[in-house]
Amino acid sequence: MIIYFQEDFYIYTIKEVAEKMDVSEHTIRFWAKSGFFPFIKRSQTNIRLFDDNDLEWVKIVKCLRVVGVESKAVKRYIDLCVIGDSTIEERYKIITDTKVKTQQQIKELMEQLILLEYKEKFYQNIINNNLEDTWNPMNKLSVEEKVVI
Amino acid sequence: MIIYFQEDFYIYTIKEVAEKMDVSEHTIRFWAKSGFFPFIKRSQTNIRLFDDNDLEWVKIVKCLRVVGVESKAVKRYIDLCVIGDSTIEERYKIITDTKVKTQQQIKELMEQLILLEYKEKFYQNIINNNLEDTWNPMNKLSVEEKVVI
DNA sequence: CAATTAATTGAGAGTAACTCTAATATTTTA
DNA sequence: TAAAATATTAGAGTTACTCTCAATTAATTG
Repeated sequence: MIIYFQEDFYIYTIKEVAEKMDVSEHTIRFWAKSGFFPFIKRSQTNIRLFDDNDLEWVKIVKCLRVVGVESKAVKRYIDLCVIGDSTIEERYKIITDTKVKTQQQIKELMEQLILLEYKEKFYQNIINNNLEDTWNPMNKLSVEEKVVI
Repeated sequence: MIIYFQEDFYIYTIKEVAEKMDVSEHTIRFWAKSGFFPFIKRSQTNIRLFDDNDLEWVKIVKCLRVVGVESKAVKRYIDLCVIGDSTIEERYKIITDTKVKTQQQIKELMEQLILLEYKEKFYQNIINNNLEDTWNPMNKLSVEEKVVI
């Protein structure tokens, strides 16, 4: 959609937003329906008109969702933004809490990555040296007869 | 549940597994129902008996799920393990693909972390210097009258 | 400029992966 | 041995999409 304003003002269709932000159109609409973009304008024919400012909002919503903030909490954050300056402290807390949780997630992923790398080497070794998968309990003797309850 | 075997053989209840692996009992049962643990024994009274070997399987399932491998793919991996040595190559590919995706996820989270840190500083600045939230479009003039379609 | 073709819309069904509840059975503890 | 804690399954509920569909609306093209 081509629309002209003063110099540096563009309007994006939902498709363009989806491409630009790497989020599906469905998800953008779902987020819009969830009240995450209370500021988006519509054309007279009801079509959503995203401007560069709106993209910043899509960006922060995407950020919060990607790091696992649940929808209700995202909505809360958006609502606080709409209310304005009196809510800065609560928004600050949301952001710092989210930051800490994101750091923990990164740590968790890095730990799981270590296990994946161990497994990778383990399989590599089997493939390269034509070995048996000794770790797999399926290759071990059944322990059934040992069980005593 | 206390059960004796030879020296180094212990049995864990589902509760103990949940605590040890930091996964809810519900989730362990859900995974079991999904066929992720085809090797777990049961007592005569139908109670699941996890041994140390089983914990290793819970560990790899947890790993795959945490990094976002979907259930169907986890099941596939487990099935390949059960089939045995002939499936090493496919398992190797699953692990390396998952490793790459995990690295990408870590990168993505680190990028989002930068935005969160920017926001944190932004709010900090407002709080410390008693400023207005100039970024918030709610504080800007309405652009409504500028829109031309 | 009419007619395809492409994009947008909302409603609502479908899906994944839990998460929780409830009724019942089993185990542990006092 | 009675009460409290834990285990079991089935199945309902939840979250956050994801997809389909029919109806509009917009863009392209002969």
